Formats: sequence, structure tokens, C-alpha cells
Amino acid sequence: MKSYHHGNLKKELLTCALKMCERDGYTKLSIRSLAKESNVSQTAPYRHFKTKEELYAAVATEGFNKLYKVMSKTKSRDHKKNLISSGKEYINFGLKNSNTYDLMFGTAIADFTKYPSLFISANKLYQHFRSEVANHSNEKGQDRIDEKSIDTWAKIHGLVGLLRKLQAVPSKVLKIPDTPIVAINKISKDLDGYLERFIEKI
Amino acid sequence: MKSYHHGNLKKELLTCALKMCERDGYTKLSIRSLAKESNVSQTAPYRHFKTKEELYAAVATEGFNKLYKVMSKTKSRDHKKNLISSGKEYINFGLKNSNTYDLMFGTAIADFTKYPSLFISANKLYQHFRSEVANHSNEKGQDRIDEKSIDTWAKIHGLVGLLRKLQAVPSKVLKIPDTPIVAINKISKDLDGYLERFIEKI
DNA sequence: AACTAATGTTTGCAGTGTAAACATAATAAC
DNA sequence: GTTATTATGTTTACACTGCAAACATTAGTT
Repeated sequence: MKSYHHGNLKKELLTCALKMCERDGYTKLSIRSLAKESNVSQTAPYRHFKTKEELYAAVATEGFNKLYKVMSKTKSRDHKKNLISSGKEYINFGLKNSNTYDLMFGTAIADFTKYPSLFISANKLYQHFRSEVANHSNEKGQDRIDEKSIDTWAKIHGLVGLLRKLQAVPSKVLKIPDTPIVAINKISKDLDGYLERFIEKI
Repeated sequence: MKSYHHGNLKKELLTCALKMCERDGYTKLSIRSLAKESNVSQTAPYRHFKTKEELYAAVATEGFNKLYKVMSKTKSRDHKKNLISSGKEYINFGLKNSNTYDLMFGTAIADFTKYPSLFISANKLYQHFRSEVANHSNEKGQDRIDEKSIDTWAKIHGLVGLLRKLQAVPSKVLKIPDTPIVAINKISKDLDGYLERFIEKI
């Protein structure tokens, strides 16, 4: 009973893409497979996403919005608590939605500022994070706050990358001594303690 | 006058792959384009690299070896200098050889421990880095040294990721206020000062 | 010299991004 | 309300991809 025109294909493609991206990884997310899974013709998505990168950008935008949501849900009077909570949410997001995370921070999208809504979503997230850092720290100078924000972000981002390496590895590798994997594993097992010490050094 | 059998195809493929990877990015590095550029038949590389991931792993291994080389060339008595120099070399490598860097630390290779020589090269790099951190810091406990090493690595790694975003962006974006890009740009313009402050906090 | 293993080529299949030509439905202009 | 236009869908086509299978040639071993 479906009509020739779908009615709401763009939205449906996007939610389908998000699902597929998380399920199979963004490398497996092809325009054709997306079309098939959405029961439209191979090239139908091109009416809504001019290129594959544009599709990626749309998925990444959703990712930033989601991440913003979980990171801004804790609004305690205790600034330190907020920051720790945000950090945890960030790490959690990176580990659970690792494929979307790749799209957001990896190199699949060459220049993210080319996609206005993506750029806006990313900026919004940064602003929120930055305000949390500002609230927590004693710094007053804008430049110092920026530096601290980037600094902290870089570290958490790097940590996510390393924790994901840990995730990807078979468990028997953990028994091999003197590897970065065992070092990361130690942190992973005491992530809360690590984050506490982490925050202190900001 | 070339014979049917090439003689040293594997090595030639690898150096060609490295070149292509840096030139066009690893996403453009296909087995077929590699074969074409090496003047052999489309499927010839399969005799030497069973899958594309195996080719990736070989390129990444070379990347780790290169990075190890540049990071271990400074051998001062001043441990702090060593660490700063290593950090600079690391960042420089990540920015100059960004495509290889992606292969080394991204998700193109699902489980890097599957490839023994890659695993070994990565471990060697970590051990070197760890010893520099150990020399610089006052810590004695192995666990603390490991944590500091991972910590420092995560931060530099994250910084490289952010600096690369900066690189990818057109320069006019730098004029838009209140974005992470301008914050990263500030760090980028005073990278030495940043690294100094950075080291102090380790 | 003959057998075997290593390394190369040819052929073939299923999947990919995306451009072009075409079909149909929704909307705007009259 | 009919018609012209635009939006959105399908079909077809091309050049590319990873990789498996069958085949060809050479190198190494006996």
C-alpha cells in the first residue's frame, strides 16, 4: 500500500543510518545497504544526501546532539561533580557508541566545518564542556580557560582511543607483560579513581 | 626485460603502499591501485598480503618503526628535554604523516595484536616512551609509572587529533568566535609554551 | 631432468559511489 | 480546476573495489 513517494524518507534514512552505523560500523554503512534496509531503490538516498560524506555528517551531528544531552544532564551545585560526571558520560559514549564516535572525531569527514549543522552541534558541545571547566577551575583568563578545556578534552579523547584499543583486544593478550595494553587495563579497572586523580591535575 | 617473477615484490609493494598512503590517505589505498602503481596484475599483492587489513598492518608497522626512530634519537642527560623532544617529534609525526598515523591508532585495523610484528613494534615504542616518563618523574611504583605513561600518551594523542582538525579547516573558520577551533589554534601557535606547561603537570 | 612450491596472471563475482535519464507525485501559478 | 513546475522516487550505467578460483611460469629440491 505504500505510495511512490515515501513522505518522510530523509528522517527514516537518518535513523536507519544511525542504527546501522552503530551495529556494523561506519565503514560498512554504504548508501546502497542503507537504501536496501530502508526498502527504497539504491539511489534514492541521493535525493537527501548528496554524497556519502554528507550522510556521515548527518550521523555525526546526531552523535554530537546525543553526547550533549548525556553530558549536560547532571546539573549539580558541585562543579567538580559535574565535570567528573561529564567525563564519565563522555567516556561511556565513546565506548558504547564507538562507531558514531569515530565519525564525530575521526577523519571520515575531512572538514567538519563544511556542514553547518554539524559545526553548530560540535560548538555547542564544546561550549558546554568549556563552561564546566571554567566553573571548576580557578582560572579567570579566557585564554587559560580555553587551554584547560582543550587540554582536558584532548586527554579524555585520547583515553577513549586507548580504552577502545583495549576493548578490541582478545583477553589473553592481557597476560602478556610489558605492553601498553596491560597498562591501559589497569586504568580501566580503576577508572573512577583515575578520573579523581585526573580532575585534581586539571 | 623484466621477468615473470618479480623477485622482490613484497618489499616494493610495501614501500609503494607507504608512499601512496601518505599521498592519498589510507582510504584511497586499494590493493588494485597499489598493484597498478607497482606495475603488476590486480591480484598479485594477494600473494604477499592475504587481506587488505594485512597490508594496512604492514604499513602501520613501518609507521611505528619510523616513529620509534625519531622519538629515540635525542638522548640527553636532561630527562625533561628528552620527554619534550619526544613529545614534539610525536606531534610532528602525527601531523606530517597523518594518514599513516590514522592507520596506527585508528580503527582500520580492528585488533592490532593479531599481527605479531605490528604488536611488537607498538610495544617497543611504548616501552621507550614509558622509560622516558619514568626517568622524568619521581615515581617509583610500576603502576604509577604506567598510569603516568598512559596518561601522557593519551593527552598527546588527543592533542594530535585536535590539531589535525585544525589543519583540516579552512582559515576563515578561525575568525568565527567561541569555537573549539580558535581555542586549538591558540595552543597551536604557542605549542612550545604549551608543552612546557604540559610537562610540568605530568 | 622431474617434481613441488612459490609467485605471478586471468577471469569472475558481488558490492561500492555516483552520474544521467526517466517516472511519478506534490505543489504553485494561472 | 487545470496546468506547469518542482521534489522525490526508480532504472540504468560506469568505473571502481575486495577477494576467490583457475591457470601459467619460474625457482628450488631431489
